[in-house]
Amino acid sequence: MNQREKQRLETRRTLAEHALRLFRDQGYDETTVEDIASAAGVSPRTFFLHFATKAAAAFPDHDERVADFIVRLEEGADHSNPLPHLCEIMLSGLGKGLPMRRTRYQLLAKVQALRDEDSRTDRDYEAAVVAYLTKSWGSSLEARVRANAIANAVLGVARACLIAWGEEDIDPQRACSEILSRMFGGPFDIPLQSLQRAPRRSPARR
Amino acid sequence: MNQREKQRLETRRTLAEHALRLFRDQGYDETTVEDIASAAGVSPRTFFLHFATKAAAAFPDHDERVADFIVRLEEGADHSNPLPHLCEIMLSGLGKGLPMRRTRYQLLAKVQALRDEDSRTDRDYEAAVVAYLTKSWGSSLEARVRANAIANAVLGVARACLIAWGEEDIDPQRACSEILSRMFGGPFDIPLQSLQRAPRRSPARR
DNA sequence: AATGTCGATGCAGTGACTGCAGTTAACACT
DNA sequence: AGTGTTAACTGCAGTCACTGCATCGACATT
Repeated sequence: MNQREKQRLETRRTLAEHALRLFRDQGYDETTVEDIASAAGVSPRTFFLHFATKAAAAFPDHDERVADFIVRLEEGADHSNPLPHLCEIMLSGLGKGLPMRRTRYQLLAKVQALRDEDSRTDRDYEAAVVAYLTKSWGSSLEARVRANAIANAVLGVARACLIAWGEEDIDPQRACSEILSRMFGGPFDIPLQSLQRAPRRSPARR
Repeated sequence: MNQREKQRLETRRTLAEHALRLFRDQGYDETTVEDIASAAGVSPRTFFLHFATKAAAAFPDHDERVADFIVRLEEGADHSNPLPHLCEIMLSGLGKGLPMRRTRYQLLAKVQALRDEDSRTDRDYEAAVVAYLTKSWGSSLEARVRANAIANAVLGVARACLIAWGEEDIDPQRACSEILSRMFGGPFDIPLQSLQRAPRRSPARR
């Protein structure tokens, strides 16, 4: 890796780090781009060299995550029955979580501008899911509409579970798995099960 | 109704009308708030007296629609098995369409800022659906997470169908109905059916 | 008629974001 | 080593969405 490239990535990382910290500590609206830039020791103009919007700094790893998602989708694909694999990949994606990610989803519940950014990123996942599903179902009008609808539903469930994870002490993977299997598997009249995390190591906050 | 109230509603209506027209004809980004205001014959400052954001002018009837949705949800509610009624009300809502609404969804597919606004309005529907579902399921942690996830899924499907309706010649109600019944009814391996509108009166464009 | 209310307005200001021009330091090539 | 090129960064001026504040004037209330 280049010296230049390394420097660039470092600047980007630093910006994202300070952005998330400031959003969390003093609020999104109360944080200006100038605050973030000066905290990271660069000019405000430089911020926009790395992120298209102020909100985008809260999702710095978006592109990698989507690329990873696409690869994993294609790997074990079963195009005669694509939904189980889709759900599985979706769920395994939820698990990959640094503590930073939780902060993100906590903010997401509060800040509309971040939800906007999230819906922007969701479009990339949506496109990936639609591409995956149309490989199985063809690209007729019906198949495309259906694929789009399913993609929206699955991503909607995942988002809901992640935001809930930001606010409550649940296991997002387990919650999402339960809902998805009910939606695409069985009827909805089976009794509610616990969504609590299985092993509780540290005492719950709040 | 007051003279004042009448005037106020008239100004609001005019603003929304010109806003949508300008967004459609010359593009969202190419339309400034000043353009809209002067087209409606009022001051730019007045625009923000009626709409919180530039994008909100594209959804002027949002509050009424949500209120109507809530009322209809409560009317024939079956709290022992809430999902069929929810789907039914959702679907009947899709039908209520002036031609203006189609323009809106055509724009929605193109303009991110309008999708942002839409996701903002969706939160109100989401809250309504969650309130409805927790009446049946209780407000335990599990029930709330599940209700949120289901709400996101259902709204996601509806949105996908409406956007598809903006771009293609389909019947959004029929498409949405098919997906929802598959999601909450049966398995997904039954053959694709046509989503085309049943009666075609006017010749299709494009 | 006097008084209160509220929609509309003008003005000054903030902050996100852009286009452009310029600097500097790493890089590539010879 | 010397030289031209590239790209990260910077400063500046400008646009536009949006806000707070003070005011004006038509309408409503008594």
